[in-house]
Amino acid sequence: MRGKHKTDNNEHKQFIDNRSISSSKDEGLIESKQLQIVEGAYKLFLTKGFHPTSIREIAEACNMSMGQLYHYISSKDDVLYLVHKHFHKIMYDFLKTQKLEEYVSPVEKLINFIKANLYFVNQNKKLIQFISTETKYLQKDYLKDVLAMEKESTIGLYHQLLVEINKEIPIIADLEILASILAYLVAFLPMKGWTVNEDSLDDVNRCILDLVFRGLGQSVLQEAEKFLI
Amino acid sequence: MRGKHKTDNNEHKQFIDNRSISSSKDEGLIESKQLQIVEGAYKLFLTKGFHPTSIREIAEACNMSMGQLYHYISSKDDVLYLVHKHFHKIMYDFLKTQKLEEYVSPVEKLINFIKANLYFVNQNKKLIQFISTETKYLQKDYLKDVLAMEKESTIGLYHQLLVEINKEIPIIADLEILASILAYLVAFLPMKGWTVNEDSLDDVNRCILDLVFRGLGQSVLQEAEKFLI
Amino acid sequence: MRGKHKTDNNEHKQFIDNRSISSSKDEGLIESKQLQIVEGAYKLFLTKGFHPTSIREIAEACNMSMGQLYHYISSKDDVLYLVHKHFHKIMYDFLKTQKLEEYVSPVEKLINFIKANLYFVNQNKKLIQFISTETKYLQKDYLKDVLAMEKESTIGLYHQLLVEINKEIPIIADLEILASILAYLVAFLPMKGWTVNEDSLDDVNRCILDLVFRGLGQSVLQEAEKFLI
Amino acid sequence: MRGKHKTDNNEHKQFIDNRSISSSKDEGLIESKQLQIVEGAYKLFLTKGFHPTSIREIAEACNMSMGQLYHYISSKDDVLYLVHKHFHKIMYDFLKTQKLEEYVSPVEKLINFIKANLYFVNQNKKLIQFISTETKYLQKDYLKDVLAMEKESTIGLYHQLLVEINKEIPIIADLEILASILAYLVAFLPMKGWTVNEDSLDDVNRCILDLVFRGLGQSVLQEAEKFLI
DNA sequence: GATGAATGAGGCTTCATTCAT
DNA sequence: AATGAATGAAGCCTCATTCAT
Repeated sequence: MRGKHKTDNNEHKQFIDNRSISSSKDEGLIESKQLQIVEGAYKLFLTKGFHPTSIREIAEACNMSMGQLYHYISSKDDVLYLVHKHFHKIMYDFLKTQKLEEYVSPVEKLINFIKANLYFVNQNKKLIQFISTETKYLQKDYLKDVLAMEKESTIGLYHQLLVEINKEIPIIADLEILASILAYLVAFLPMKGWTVNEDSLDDVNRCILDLVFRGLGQSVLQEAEKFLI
Repeated sequence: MRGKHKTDNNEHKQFIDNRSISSSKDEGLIESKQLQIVEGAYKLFLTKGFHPTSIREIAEACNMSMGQLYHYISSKDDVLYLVHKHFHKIMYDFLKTQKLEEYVSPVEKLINFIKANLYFVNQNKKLIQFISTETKYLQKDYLKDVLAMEKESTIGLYHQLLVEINKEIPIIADLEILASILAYLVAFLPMKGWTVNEDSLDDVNRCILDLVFRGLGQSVLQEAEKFLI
Repeated sequence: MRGKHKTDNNEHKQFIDNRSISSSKDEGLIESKQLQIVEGAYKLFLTKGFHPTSIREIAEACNMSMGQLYHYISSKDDVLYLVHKHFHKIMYDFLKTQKLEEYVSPVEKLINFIKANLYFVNQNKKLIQFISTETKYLQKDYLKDVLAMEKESTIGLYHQLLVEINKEIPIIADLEILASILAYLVAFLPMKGWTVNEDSLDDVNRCILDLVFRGLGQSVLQEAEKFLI
Repeated sequence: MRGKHKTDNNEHKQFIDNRSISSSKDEGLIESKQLQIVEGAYKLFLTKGFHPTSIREIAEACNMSMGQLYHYISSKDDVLYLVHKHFHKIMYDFLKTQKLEEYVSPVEKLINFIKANLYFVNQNKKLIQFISTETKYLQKDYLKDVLAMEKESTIGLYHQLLVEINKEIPIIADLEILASILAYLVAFLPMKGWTVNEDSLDDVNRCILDLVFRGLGQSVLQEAEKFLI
């Protein structure tokens, strides 16, 4: 009834169009208001979680009236989607700007990429935890969309790097699966960190890096040892 | 406000006492009724998640009246706790009965332990996913309790095995952290499974095993290669 | 989800079961509470109409909390249905008790039946008007149910009487259609009453009676003239 | 509160002036825009009813912005009024153009008039039903206006014809009441048609015609029988 | 004159929990 | 000990209408 989830047939748009969520017509306004919503909502989500956060609280947090809020979303589920989308964007943007071109060795690139990812993940523990735990509450269409987004961004970057390494040093593994696993592994601390001493953040990161680079095989490790401090 | 969270001062009891949750006095009855609750509730939780499941649905699912239900729990949160406790128990029980004594080599023990764990995890995808994503909604005291339980059971088993290996082949890593990471890694598929082809379950498991055993270092790998098919 | 509209397969129950509307288990209680709801709601409906009456007003009018109200209905639509059902019951009960057995001539029976119906209709103008104008807002299943009810009660009684007459004096018309038309005609005043002077109620009734009995044909009229004052 | 209900004191204008509804000054524009509104709105009303149709839907359906819409009406109620007015106009226009002058006998005129009315009514079932059921939601002043309109148009035409007949063949009845009843009777099918087999439209019409012409008395019937097929 | 974003009260419904029976 | 009816606050969402641009 409320035209959401209409996936755009326009082949240049691969993801769900924000305009299908909002009843507004001004696309620029939609974008800016939805950002305002995300910024208001995600802080609440991080502390309380999705379900315990009420739509009224969200409206307050982003300084909107209920009516205005619903002008730019069509249901509470949309907020969850918008937060996911935003998260994947900022994480992707962060990882993308890591100037990996500076490094010649693809292994060195991967090392620094993982380090960057670990850094980001530890700077955004709560957000990572939120995303990991509430993704399942996305509606079907949104879920598909978000998973596709993830695969094309973060996981995609891992995959590229693995492919690059594989050209020089063969990695005996399915690179797509490996990319997914690496992206998952890196989120260990926000997800399970509580079982680990808070102080040992560096130890954990080291442990993950070691596991990964040893795990990629003897030849990769030899190369990697040059760069692992 | 309500009588929950009374941590038992009895130093021999390390976990929260069920009797502090129930207003009943017959401990056997409490146990059996709470099991009934868990069995009714967890199926709902797996499909709908914790918050979207209502206490009334739970009562129906476990064939209890509201009154009876509240006789054995003191709030909905208790159900979440009971399900967690139950999960850790069955997972621990499963892993415990893996007859690892049969194997002489500690590395072989670990291999088979991880395989068993992967098997369990894949047999209980939804449950694993539920536990991983809703743990954060446990109340503080319950959370502490559950994390302690986890550390003493699954993670504990990993730790023991690593210690055993370490006696023979030194592992350069904090074994506690490593144990946590391994336990986390094994849950990859249920958590991220959707991004991976259903058929490639074996590929994924293989990938994880390889990553781990290469990751434990050259010496462990050499030993492991004898047993990895 | 909320099991309403489950038409009972039990062949003795032809109409929608009240228990499918309520989440209560005590059938006697359901009946009495639903009556309480109908009595609270219908007065509001008569003055304000269905949509302008809020569910909160209904709860107040029948001295129930919101929660209690929804224990005995599952949506506002149910109230509309209950009011319809109640209306058809009381109208049927009234018409049924008209002791038409006293009259020998079937034509006289019809005369007195119509008179009774006109009387009832004029005593319950607002109610008749409400029912006639809001029936269309019944949900599909409820609509079917209510129309069936009507056909079996009021219209059914008209039909029986026409059949009885027809045995003695042939009526050249489809008796089912005629029965429907008569039932409709009788509601003229509540429906259009506003266009007609209040005082002329008797004139209108006379006019309708005349129209009908002349309308049934010369032979019926001759018989009828004996009884029409 | 808002500028509606200003009844015009100008004694030559008997109906509510459209300009009192609109804030525009160009009367031609008002007329054309209000027609646009009526045409957009009435389709929605026919399917959903008055209250369930939102003013936003109306704006969309008639391709107007909210602002423009409210330029030509001053509240949602106005739309209901405009639709009523429009309905009475088109029905009156249709009936007026029935070239009854062709017939010499006033009884034949009435026969053909009723047939035309039945035809119109069956062509516009949903509209008739809508008007009949939602008139009660007109605001007081509008209601008075609409009822006066009806009396002067459709009912008026019936009345004229009855008077004409009455000159030749006395009808023993209050002709005003009779006119109202006839106009009401003719709407039987849209209002109660659902209780009657869909196919039997012709039977129903026949039944109504018979009822009416027999109902007007023996002498009228004799005359009528010449023309009733 | 025209737009459509903004308002915020109020719509219907559900909920965890209690307590009279 | 057991029942399930009762509570009423709070849930999400929509609405007719206004007014800054």
